[in-house]
Amino acid sequence: MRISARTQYALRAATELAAAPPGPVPAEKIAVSQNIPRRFLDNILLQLRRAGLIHSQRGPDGGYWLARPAEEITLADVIMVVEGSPEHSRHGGYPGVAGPLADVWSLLREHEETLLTEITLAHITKDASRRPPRR
Amino acid sequence: MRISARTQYALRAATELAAAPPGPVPAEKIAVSQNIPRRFLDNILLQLRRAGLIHSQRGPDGGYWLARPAEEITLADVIMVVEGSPEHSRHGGYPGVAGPLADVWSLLREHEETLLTEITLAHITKDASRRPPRR
DNA sequence: CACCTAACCGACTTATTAAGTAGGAATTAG
DNA sequence: CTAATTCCTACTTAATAAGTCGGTTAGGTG
Repeated sequence: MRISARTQYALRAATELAAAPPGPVPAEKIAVSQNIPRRFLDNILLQLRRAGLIHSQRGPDGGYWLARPAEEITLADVIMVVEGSPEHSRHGGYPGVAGPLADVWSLLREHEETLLTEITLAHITKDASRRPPRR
Repeated sequence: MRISARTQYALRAATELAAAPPGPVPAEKIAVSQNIPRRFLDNILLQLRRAGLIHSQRGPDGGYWLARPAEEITLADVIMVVEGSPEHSRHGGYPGVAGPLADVWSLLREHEETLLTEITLAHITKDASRRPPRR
């Protein structure tokens, strides 16, 4: 299970926003506290904003903040933005005896999706070691 | 959840061996029936052999066969060989509030490992839509 | 208005990994 | 000997990830 740096950065940045007191948080601050390359982060935040996940404000005392309460933003929400559409990878329909392998990928993908859709940014800032609701 | 072509090829090849009647199966046959680039497959089979997962025989009527019964080779066995050691990816210990994110990756990795360790080649050749034992 | 801060933007470069190829050498059956 | 088939290293190419650059635009403050 591979998770790109970009995805991790996005999640960490979002978490940072979720944990911050109300009001704009400048990218610079996030970059420093999460140790993320500044320019790269700009890039990512821009993408999150375009997707409507966060809002922004320019100028002095500007920055970013979550568009919705942290309880209503799931990890999957963030991931889908930065990784793009699932793009239905082609492990559907292997030849002959290998056919059933595809079912295994489905199972895995399904579980992953379920989990990431259940966990919100609020869960993370609170404490992710505590499991998410109803499993 | 990304699965490399190499990994998929390895699994499909192994499945092919599991499904074949006893005796050596030439690489060429696997390449054709699973539609895998021949040279690349050679490469992969070599790796599986070196890891002791399959045996081989050269010369006419040579080929490959499983080193152990299909019931005793899990998907994880095959995957670990071709993907190399897990290499403990560095999503351990994020700064500050993002720390708990690591727990999520752990959960996912754990589940994935569990599932892949439960499913054997025999399950695949039999029918993977039927779930593996005790979940 | 001047000036500073910080977001905005597309294109570009570099590093890493994946995917596949090449060219043979070594074995073994017949 | 010959043909089949594995064995082996190294190489090339394609794709993706990661990060950089050079600015532009908007907003607040004195």
